[in-house]
Amino acid sequence: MNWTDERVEKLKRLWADGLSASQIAAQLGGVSRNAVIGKVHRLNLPGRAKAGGATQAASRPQARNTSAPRAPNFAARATTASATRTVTRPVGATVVKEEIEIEVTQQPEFEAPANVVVPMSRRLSLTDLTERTCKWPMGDPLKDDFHFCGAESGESSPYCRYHARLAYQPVNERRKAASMAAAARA
DNA sequence: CCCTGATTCGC
DNA sequence: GCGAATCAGG
Repeated sequence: MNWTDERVEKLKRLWADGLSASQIAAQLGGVSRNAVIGKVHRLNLPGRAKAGGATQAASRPQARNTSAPRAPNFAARATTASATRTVTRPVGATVVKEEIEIEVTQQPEFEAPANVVVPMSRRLSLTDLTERTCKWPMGDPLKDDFHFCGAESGESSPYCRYHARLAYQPVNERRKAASMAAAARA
């Protein structure tokens, strides 16, 4: 795949946003994370932390807004909706009846997660889930457009590769990335 | 094992 | 220029 101006621009934006190389690769499509990293270097984009001082302190991917049109007067309170549903599904020869409680915390509306990469979703409804589908909930559980990611999850995780990362990691994994580069070189 | 970015080097 | 392979670290 060619590095068109468009794709390069997207790369620059996503990299500046603090997405990892693999996330960017997934978003661009058709390239590996190595390709992304290679391109980043070739473009001389600022590494995650390099040049001179090895210690990187200020890595705040959150500081996106410049002229942030922060919502005027929202109650600074997140609403929490929970729904409990009972679902039955076959597991081997038996039928498992389980109660699934879903809690969704809704920020007042803004909070567009530009960092989240979701390669695909099959928009499965609750009853369509199987042992191997990603159970990452999407949308409002109380609305009828609620669905699950449904991507291939494998058998060891309830989520697909990407949602597993979201579920098990604090979103911000990039801490000390380049400390070894300067040090290890001999 | 999963992941991260960095570097090398044949193409 | 490109990116797979490899490296170094978490």
